[in-house]
Amino acid sequence: MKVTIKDIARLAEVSTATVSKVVNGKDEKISSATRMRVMAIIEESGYVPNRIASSMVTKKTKTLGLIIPDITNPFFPELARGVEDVANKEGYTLILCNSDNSLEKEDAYIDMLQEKMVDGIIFTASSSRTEISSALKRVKIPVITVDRDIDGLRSQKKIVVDNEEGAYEAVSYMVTRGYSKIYHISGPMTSKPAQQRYKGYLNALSDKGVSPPKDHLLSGDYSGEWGFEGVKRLLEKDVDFDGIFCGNDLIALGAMKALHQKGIDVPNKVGIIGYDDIYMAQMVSPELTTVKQPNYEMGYQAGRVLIGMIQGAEKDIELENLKTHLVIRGTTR
Amino acid sequence: MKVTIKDIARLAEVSTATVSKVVNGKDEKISSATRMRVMAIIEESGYVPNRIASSMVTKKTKTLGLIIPDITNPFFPELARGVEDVANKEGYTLILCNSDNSLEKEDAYIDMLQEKMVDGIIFTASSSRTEISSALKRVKIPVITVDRDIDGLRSQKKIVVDNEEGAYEAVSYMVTRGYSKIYHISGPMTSKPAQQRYKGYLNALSDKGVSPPKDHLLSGDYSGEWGFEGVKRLLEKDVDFDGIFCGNDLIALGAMKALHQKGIDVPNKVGIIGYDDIYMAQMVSPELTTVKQPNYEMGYQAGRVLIGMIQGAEKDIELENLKTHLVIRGTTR
DNA sequence: ATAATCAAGGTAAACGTTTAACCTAGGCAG
DNA sequence: CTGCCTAGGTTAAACGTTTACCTTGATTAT
Repeated sequence: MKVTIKDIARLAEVSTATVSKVVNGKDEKISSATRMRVMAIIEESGYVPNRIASSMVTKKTKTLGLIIPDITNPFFPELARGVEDVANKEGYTLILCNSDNSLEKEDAYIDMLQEKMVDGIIFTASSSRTEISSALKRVKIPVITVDRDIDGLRSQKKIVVDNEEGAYEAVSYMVTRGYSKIYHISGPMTSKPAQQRYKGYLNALSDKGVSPPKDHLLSGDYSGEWGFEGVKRLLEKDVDFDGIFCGNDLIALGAMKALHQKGIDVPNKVGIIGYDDIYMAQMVSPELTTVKQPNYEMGYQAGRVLIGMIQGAEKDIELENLKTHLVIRGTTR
Repeated sequence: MKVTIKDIARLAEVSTATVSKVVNGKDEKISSATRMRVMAIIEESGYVPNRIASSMVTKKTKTLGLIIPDITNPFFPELARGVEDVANKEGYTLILCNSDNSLEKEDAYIDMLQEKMVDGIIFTASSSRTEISSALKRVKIPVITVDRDIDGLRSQKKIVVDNEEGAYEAVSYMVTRGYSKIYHISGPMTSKPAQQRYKGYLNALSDKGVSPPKDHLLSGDYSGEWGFEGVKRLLEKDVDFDGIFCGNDLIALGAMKALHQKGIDVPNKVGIIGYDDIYMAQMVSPELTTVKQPNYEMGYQAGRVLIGMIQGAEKDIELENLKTHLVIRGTTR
């Protein structure tokens, strides 16, 4: 049998109100004798407060929802970790949801999270989401979008980094290092970050006075397999190239593998730059030059701001501006 | 203002009981006219049932807890994904907890999950946990331990794979391929899997009639950095070796990197075998030969069995036996 | 001596559901 | 006409807390 606050109250010969106050530290008006007695009884009875019942009355669950496409994609564990860390620090708990880039799953999760009364949601929209759904419209709790924002969602804040700038910096650097026939193997062009990175790529090239090669854009998904495949296509068509700017690190790693298999020297024959700076970027050889996205930081900030919205209401917590930066390693000469 | 079941009842001119039955599909005794009317009103009012309130009375939250050391370690995202997939399929939701291999955090999470009334917990104990804590003793809900079991925890079931066998197979294979001076760069020896893998390593060697080199065991943590460092130590001491059996893939990848930097040919000069078969194992070149742990499957099964315990109670769902198997790729000749 | 204040704690409503038990009107068999 | 059954509901208690508002006896100020 579960022991409840009533049992404690009975055993300690006080009211449930008193026990509640002791448990929650609102014990200014409780004599220390009483407090000690209550605490002792709680201890020996193994009482565990039922937060569900508290939530009923306080209308706070101290729970956050995190919706991401797939925790298995190396971009997300760090993000998730960042969120979980603030959450935990602030006494919140995190519900993890993998949407698989499916709009239906996303919507189902959004409804589910609301039913479970989470206090707020952190949301990385699937790359296929172009507009706001009815589930999204039903949302009455704070939402933070991370990495990819959604047009027309009110009561949202966004955490984004400047994708265009990151790409610009990377591609500019490649050019200054003497690469000139630079292709872009990107993620799905339906996603905003992919569009922005592409734009940065184009601008860098044009500012440096080099024209992008014909058919320079190969668009696929954010996977290692796609990077491998992309390079294979280039090779099969006998394209003359000396640089690849990749949509993310996974793509870059796949590309490196394809190049390595053909015995093509990276970075001397072909330079590669990735995007994200996942853990594995340093574990390969040569180490991957990449645009560092502050993933952990993004998660952490998202969590911090969200909790701020939940609690402080009006204070309008400012988000520190998150910067991307180029990490120069071994895949560029 | 939130719309509640009472509002719906009032608008539809029925009792809350009726609405409840419609919402939960227990509507055998509801005329279809009434049902339609209720459903229409639910639809247009945007009513979202409050699962917290339901949980109060049903005493089920349809929520599972997952405690792992660190989602950032590539071993865990797949595991987590497996759990989340069954959970979702069965209408459960998943709370993610990162323990950082800290016993205190583990205990705190266990208490927290119980307070939030999760229906069950999936638990990968930190490598430093040697015995059952008082928090663990307080647990009254089903627990499944994954990968690392805990002695003396009742009401637990375990999902483990045979680490000894996996290691045995890997090392045997190395010997048959002509490697004979095989070192073992392992994870922390306090963890059971590390001990078991070491045992498998030793047995394989002895069964094949080759004696393990002096100081063959380098024990550290499960990180790429440690693999890198381990090989560096070997190299600095001028040890004569031609094979490394690594405690996991991260270690193996770190080791490969160190070898590559010194220009040592893998697999011809030195063979490497990892453990886990993380996604990255195929993304490096040469691709990593490794012992595949069915991570996703482990998570999936853990979830399945846990949900079975929660629901079916006595049926005693049998866990399919999970096998490890050697994936031969490019880091062995 | 009286009023005002204070410390310490009690009372009871409320949170939004579910569900066992009960009710009612109409139909039908005997 | 009586009794019983059934379809289609309704009633109200219960789940375990929190919290605004009381109460009480003692102390202090005037």
